[in-house]
Amino acid sequence: MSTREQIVDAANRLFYEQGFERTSFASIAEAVGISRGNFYYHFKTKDAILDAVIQARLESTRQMLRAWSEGSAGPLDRVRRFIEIVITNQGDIENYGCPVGTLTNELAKLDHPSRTHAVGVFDVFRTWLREQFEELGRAADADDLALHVLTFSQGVATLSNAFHDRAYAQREVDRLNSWLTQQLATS
Amino acid sequence: MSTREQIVDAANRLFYEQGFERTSFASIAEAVGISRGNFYYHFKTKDAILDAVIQARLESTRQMLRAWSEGSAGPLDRVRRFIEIVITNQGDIENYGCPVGTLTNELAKLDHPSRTHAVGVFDVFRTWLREQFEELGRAADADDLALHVLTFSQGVATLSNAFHDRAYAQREVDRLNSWLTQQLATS
DNA sequence: GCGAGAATAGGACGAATGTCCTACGATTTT
DNA sequence: AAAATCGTAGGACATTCGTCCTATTCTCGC
Repeated sequence: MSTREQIVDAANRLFYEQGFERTSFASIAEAVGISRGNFYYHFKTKDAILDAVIQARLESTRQMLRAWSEGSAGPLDRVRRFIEIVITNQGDIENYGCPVGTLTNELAKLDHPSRTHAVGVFDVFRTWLREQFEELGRAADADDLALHVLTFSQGVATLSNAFHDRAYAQREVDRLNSWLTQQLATS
Repeated sequence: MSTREQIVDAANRLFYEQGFERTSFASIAEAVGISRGNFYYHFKTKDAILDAVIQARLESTRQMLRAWSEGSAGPLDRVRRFIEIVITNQGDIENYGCPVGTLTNELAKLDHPSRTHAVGVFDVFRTWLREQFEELGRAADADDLALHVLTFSQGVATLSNAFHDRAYAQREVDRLNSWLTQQLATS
């Protein structure tokens, strides 16, 4: 892995675990094991490394969802797999929240120009979910359903982070899965 | 209003709008119109002002909910009023997110000792909602229902902050209100 | 083997941070 | 009126921040 990739990886993790504002050039360089001067050679400003991290998240998210879409599962199972993320990543979510929601909110508070860039990750999930619902014959309200699933995931992530209550998260997953079954049965 | 109250007020607003980490002693003092030396006289450390802000939020939240409970509306209308908060405060939420969820998450990322203190505001809402559902005859799953309403509000707040889509927020409010009606009809 | 450019190291810079100290004016107490 | 406490001001402090510069090492085409 190239130095630049290592930097983006370390920054990605630190931005998630500590927040963008809190994470310094020095701490990223230390995590990678390089000097600040070397860091500066690859990224001139903190905003540049932020944009690189967002770009990496966009690409890894697209890749993950593409792999899901190319698997053998149908669209319903794909949506359920997305819903299950709050369980799959429960440990990180309890400690740091959702990587997408927490970054976009931090950038909103900072009034940072890259906020819209970060929201793009939400758009990737939203579009992918919408496509699944379209495949399920819900073209008319596919976007509405997609946003509802996203709403669920953000709410569960925030409260899991606050309460560290795994039984709660599982109940909410079960509830949304029931809702999903009911939605697709009565349509 | 005393200087101390003015400081807590200004810090409360700045922590919400800019985040705790980003907000400096100097910016709070400037917002109040006092010197840093005077600020230090009232609060020795940044953690002290944070705890004072959390305490103020706890008290104002308790006071608001007490006023709601003492009003003429029944428990169902009270819950609907809570649900409506994401519309009532839509402007601030679009700009800064939910004050409770965003602060608790920031403190989680900072691994800050006052995190549990901040989570207390969630507990106040949770307890109040649980009491409403108990009054509605749902003692068995009152806490589960309360957490579901909180999940909704956090999810809508996060996505409203990301997308600035008022029609979406209204659709989610309508959806949860329908869910609420159905819940209480079939019980 | 050499020279050019890429990569890395390490430190310097001003600005901002949280914290702390001392001094002055206001207010209250004796 | 004198004295003591409270409130406020303004600056000093070490540290850390993002940024930038220069010098050295590495790599690779010629």
